[in-house]
Amino acid sequence: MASSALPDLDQLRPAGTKRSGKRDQIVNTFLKQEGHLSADDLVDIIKREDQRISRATVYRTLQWMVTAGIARKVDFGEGRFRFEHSYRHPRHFHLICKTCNRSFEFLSSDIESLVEEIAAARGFTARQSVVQIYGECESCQAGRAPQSEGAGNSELLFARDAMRIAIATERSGREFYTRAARLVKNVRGRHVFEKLATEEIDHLERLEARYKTLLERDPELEARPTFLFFKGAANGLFAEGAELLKKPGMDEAEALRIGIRCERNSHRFFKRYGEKFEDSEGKQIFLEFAEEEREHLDLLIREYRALITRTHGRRRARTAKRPAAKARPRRQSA
Amino acid sequence: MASSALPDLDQLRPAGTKRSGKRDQIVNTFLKQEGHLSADDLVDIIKREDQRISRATVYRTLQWMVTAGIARKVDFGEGRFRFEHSYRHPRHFHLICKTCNRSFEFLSSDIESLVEEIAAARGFTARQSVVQIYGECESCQAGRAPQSEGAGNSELLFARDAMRIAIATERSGREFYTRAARLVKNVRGRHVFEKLATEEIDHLERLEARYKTLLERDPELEARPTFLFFKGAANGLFAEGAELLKKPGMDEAEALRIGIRCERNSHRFFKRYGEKFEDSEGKQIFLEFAEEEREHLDLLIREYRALITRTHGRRRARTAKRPAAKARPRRQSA
DNA sequence: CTAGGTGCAAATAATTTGCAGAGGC
DNA sequence: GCCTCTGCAAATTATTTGCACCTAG
Repeated sequence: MASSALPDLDQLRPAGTKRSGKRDQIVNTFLKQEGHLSADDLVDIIKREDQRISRATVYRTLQWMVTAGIARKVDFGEGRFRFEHSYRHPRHFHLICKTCNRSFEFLSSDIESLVEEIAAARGFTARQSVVQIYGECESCQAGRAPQSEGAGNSELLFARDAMRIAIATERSGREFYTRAARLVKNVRGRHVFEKLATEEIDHLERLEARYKTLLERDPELEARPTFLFFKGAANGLFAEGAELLKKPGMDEAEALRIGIRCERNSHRFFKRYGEKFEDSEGKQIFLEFAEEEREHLDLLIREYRALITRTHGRRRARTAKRPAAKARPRRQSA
Repeated sequence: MASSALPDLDQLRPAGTKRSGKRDQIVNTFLKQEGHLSADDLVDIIKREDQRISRATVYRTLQWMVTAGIARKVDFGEGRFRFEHSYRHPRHFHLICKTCNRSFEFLSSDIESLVEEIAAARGFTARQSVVQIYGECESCQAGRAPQSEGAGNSELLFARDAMRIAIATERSGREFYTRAARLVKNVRGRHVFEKLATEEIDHLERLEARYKTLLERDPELEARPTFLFFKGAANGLFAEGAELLKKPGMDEAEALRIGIRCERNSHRFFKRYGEKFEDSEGKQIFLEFAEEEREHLDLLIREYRALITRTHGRRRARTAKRPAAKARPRRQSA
């Protein structure tokens, strides 16, 4: 399993802290490990390499790594802490097997949004959230020996899943705009949709190329289990919109409204996950796309406004069949 | 704030364990407290009552309570455990304020289902899950003094919210069946829907009566913040179905299919939350309703089958416009 | 030369345990 | 009388700290 490239310690080193061979050694040894080590695990490993490094130093270095952003302290309720890489490792949640004591990582965009909503509903400012599922893993249930894979390299898995969702989204975006262009009669509107379709196709190509290079980094990458769960996006964020376009009685205004909703979601997706990437190339692609999707969004909104003024003077387009595009996720009130 | 009635210790006492005044005292004192106590908090409180009870006994009793099912050990990542009532307290998640160190409880059916899906997708048998949102609570942000309410009595809040969702569900069920009855031309079909409408109305009355008695137990109950978050059910589990009935071209078969889907969800809702109630009365009502919804479900399925045989011999009804009623939540595959 | 960094041993903090005596059934 | 409960003190476990010494910048 390809392990992440080592970070440049000089760059990460917090201000006012000095280089030290011992510390470097501890950090590098830590980064070479996989999974979630307890302080003691690390001490054992270090002691094997160099008898003369003391327990206290390992503890101090672990603390240093946390403040340097190289490691994260995680608590699996064992009465002691464990540490995981955070360099090139997005924040994630855990499945914890009580039988073999291994832990598996995942991310769920759906859970994250629910958490945000709940915090907001309670007037709470969430700074961090922990989701842990305790139980028994697949291989323990089958009585099999724990497969090598403990925590794996979630940087790659994250990139893979984010990329897949992005590809599905661009694919459905292409579908949506192509269909919308076919639907719209007036020239101006058609051109707008055609232009957007072209851009989505361009995005798509870049994403697919990038996905391919990703696969080269791990031959089994495609086969590994899902890391990033994101229900809505399995078929792409525009899938629902493209479906809606098939409805009878669809007109340009409605298509624009749907497009606006989809672009808004898509922009959010690229932005949110772009920020999670610690890989600079993936991050850059995502954030770039986020920006472009925002431009699409602005374009659609401008077009929508223009359309309304054009066809109905200052009045609302048709009888608003669906809530205006601004609709945000409803909060429970019952 | 009304504190739960004390449990009957004799009943809960694990086999082969003896009565002891000290233990009873510790248990009772623990149950009189609110919120999440650390072992040390409890020792302090106990010591104030009786100097001669030792720390070890408190620890031992705490352990005893956990195995007896009276208390739950929770870990807020402070490097020590806290304990909360579990008697008449459904399992829940936590919002934890890092400023005032208070914690607030909530439950999210939506998160629970996502967690189940994710565990299933990874072949993991989930036994328990922990969701903790760390951040700053409303009053700390406002710089106000922490309001009295720390953890509150979530038994009542849970009952209130479950009851509200159930009421909304029955209300939307009444709407759905009334509308369906109006829609269907043939006598047999109409009678089925009318019968179901009547039963939902009956449920509704019982739930509303029960809700009223609940409110008497705490004058401010209605004003307290949401405890149980459950997006889909804000308007009742049949709301979407009732809406669908308005669509043109709706026929009996389609109405039955929608009804089947809604009843299935409703059955699940009553069953799942019925099981979470530790209050025997609420539990009974919910489980009873779960059973009745299951009967409705069976009735609808029988009717659907009969309808198909009646109209098309052994062939499928119409061109299946939506996935057959059996559709379960889709799992991400992208 | 001076602010970190390091080792060692001692301190802390939460929790558990061994053991002898007390008490419920 | 037996088996559990209890107190006390000592042990354990994870982690931190004080202090004297060492080393990079």
